[in-house]
Amino acid sequence: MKNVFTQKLIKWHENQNKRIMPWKGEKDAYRIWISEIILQQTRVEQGLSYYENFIQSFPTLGSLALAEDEMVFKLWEGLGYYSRCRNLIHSARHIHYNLGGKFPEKYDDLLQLKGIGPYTAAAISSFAYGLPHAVVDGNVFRVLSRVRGDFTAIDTTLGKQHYNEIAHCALDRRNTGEYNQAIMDFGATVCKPMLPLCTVCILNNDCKAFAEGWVNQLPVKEKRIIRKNRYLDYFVFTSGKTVLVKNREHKDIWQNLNEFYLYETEKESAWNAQTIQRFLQEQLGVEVYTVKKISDSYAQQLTHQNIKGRFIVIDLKTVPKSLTHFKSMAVESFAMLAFPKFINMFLDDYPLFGAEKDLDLL
DNA sequence: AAACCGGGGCT
DNA sequence: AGCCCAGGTTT
Repeated sequence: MKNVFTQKLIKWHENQNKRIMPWKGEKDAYRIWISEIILQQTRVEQGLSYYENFIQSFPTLGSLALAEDEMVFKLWEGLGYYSRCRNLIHSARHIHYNLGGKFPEKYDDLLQLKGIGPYTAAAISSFAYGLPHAVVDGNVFRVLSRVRGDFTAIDTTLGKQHYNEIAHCALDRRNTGEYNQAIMDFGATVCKPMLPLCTVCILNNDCKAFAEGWVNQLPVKEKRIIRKNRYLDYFVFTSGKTVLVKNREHKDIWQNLNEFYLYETEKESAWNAQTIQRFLQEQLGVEVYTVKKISDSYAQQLTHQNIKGRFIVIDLKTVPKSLTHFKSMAVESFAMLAFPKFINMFLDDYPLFGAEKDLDLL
């Protein structure tokens, strides 16, 4: 007989949990994998449409393994944490070409795949194969720390190990997938971070934090985030109906997404006809050009960075040698590329190729 | 162990 | 403005 905590969670899941999600009860490891990667550090409501689009475009592991990188990134566009997408492509191809297309089943084998850590390995092995591994995500940390009145920090190596052991003890080994579903749904809908529903909680008589009034202090985190300011100005070089675009290959935010010519500075730049001319001549060797647009300042807040900058649209007669490493993208193919939100904010305001749309309106 | 990696929603 | 989200990788 399992403890009261586990019993009540399972019962709650059967009788009261009304959360419906397309991957619930799914047994196809590939689909579970896609859903779990999409949901890493991502709310269910935000990831839902991405999951639907992804499964529709790539119904099987093989179809994903054979897809072009850019198409996969386009489907991931706007979801953030783009290394997830890179790793997804890498692991799909690895399974397809090196593992005979057969998805690994054991926890340790799943852990070997890029992009799969302890949480995702536990999720796949329990949901798809019923193996006895407890998921420990943000929900589980919160539920366990509150019920136990446990002030062990959740963002330290020791703390993670601590809650992992507790989660494993609480696991219903006969029903691992359902138990894992139950505790995460419970954390997401009842034992919520901000305004938890303690008065109607089935565990409020078993909850140490509720009894002691500690609920809003738990779970404990030690680290806090520090944001740094970055000033990114983009020169959007056009030439007729083409745009100069390149892929962000270096290790930084938005790796593998596309961008224009980037000019990053320590402080906010003041651009005018004169500073633009000097920059284009001295840095890029551009003599003949037309300034089409100097945009307003755009801002975006990331978890660890504050981004700010402008977009300067320049039409060129010819492409100088300094820009030959850029791809000249035609109108038709431009929409196939994935851009960071910061750039899409500008493109939404100032469609570079909006002429077609304007014609439709006439 | 600490730093890094997005974007969105809630309070 | 601060916190959190079905975390993981790199340094």
